Amino acid sequence: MKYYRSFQAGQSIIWAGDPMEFVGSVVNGVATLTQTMEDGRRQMVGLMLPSDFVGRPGRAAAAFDVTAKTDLVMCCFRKKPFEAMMATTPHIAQRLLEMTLDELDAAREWMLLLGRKTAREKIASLIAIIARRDAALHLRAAKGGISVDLPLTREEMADYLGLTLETVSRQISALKKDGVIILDGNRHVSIPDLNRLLEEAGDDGDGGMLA
Amino acid sequence: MKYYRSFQAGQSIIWAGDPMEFVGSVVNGVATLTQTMEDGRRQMVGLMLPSDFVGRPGRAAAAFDVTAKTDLVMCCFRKKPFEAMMATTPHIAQRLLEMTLDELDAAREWMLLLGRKTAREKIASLIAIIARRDAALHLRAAKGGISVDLPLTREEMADYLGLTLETVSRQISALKKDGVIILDGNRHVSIPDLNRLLEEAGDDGDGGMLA
DNA sequence: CGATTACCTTGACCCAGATCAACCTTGCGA
DNA sequence: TCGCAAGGTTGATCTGGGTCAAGGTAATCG
Repeated sequence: MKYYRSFQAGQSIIWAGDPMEFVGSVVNGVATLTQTMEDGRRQMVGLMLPSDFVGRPGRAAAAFDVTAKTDLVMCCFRKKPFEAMMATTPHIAQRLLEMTLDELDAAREWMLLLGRKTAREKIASLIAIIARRDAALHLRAAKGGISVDLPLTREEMADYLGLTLETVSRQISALKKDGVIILDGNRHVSIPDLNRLLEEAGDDGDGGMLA
Repeated sequence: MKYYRSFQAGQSIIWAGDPMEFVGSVVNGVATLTQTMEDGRRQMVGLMLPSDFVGRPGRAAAAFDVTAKTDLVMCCFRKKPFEAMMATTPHIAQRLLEMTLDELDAAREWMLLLGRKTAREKIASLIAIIARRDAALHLRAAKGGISVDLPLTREEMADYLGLTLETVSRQISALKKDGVIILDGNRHVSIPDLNRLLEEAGDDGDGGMLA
């Protein structure tokens, strides 16, 4: 019934428009959903971390490009049998609905970020989002200084945030200079004061920011 | 079981954080979901037209402000009984899942618009989105010139698109000057050539753009 | 009918972030 | 161990859209 698939970092999982033959959830690693315009402008529209569901029951073709950003393991179901199972097992549809509603809320937070936040706020928000997802996954309590591994390059962060990679780099440097974050290499970030970071992110208190 | 509620144009339906006591779908009129930052920056995150579902089964408090933008009629269910019905009637959860997945796709198109499109493309996209939704509703075939009533003020369009109202006004004037649209009053738009408009919108061909 | 109010347009100027360009750092494979 | 490629930083300059400001238009109400 279910089976596992592995992908290498950088490998495309499916292209927009391709027929989808499976659905599944991320077990390990990071995948992204992106849209591309004909002239090459790109926007990330989904960041899939372990436990996220990928695919769209009831649709024949993929709407977005899906790419593994790290080595990735997915737990997959062939789409047809999965749809049949959904029809006969109400619990599955209900669970999937719950997950989809959470994802929709997250997308709406993301829309606020894209439409109204400054570059600095966008970077702070992204780090906060990854930190929160990370914490939820590892159940590691947020005591003292939190530390996070960024699963994305500067360019991928730019695609997430609707910025250019140069602006991402500059704003990360600025947050570091101001002591909001501490860098250890390019990918590893420590957060001495989470409230300070959330303030920089422009989130009132905390908000939803579920994914 | 179900009952109808009416709201006047401009009336708030629910504020973010308030307890939700009902869910329902729009029968007539237009409602919006918006998010507001403490300093007043606002981003629309949902535009609800007739047939759209409003509310979140399985969540106690509203995540966003919901406002009637025109006189509005909704078909409502008290939330608790609706949730019970969902648990016992699989078909409902499945239908709601389908609608939520469509909304998520639409949100992802919207993210591309917010993150990567120019002001002119944003305006053209918005007009195209409303025209498509309109056409789907009225089943009026898109022959020759299409015409659309904008249910939003310039300011509300700005909140939709992540722009200021001045930029919205300027870009509408520019599209008019270039013959892409024809204005009849402030709210009524004729589209002489839909393909031209879609080109201006930066949509490759047509895309999803479901809501 | 004139006045108020809500909405819209247009102009002048400014600035956050894009663009263009040079260079640095790190890791890997021959 | 050298060379190259991928990723990252930083500087200089430009520009699309924001901001500030001044009217214009049209519906509504004494």
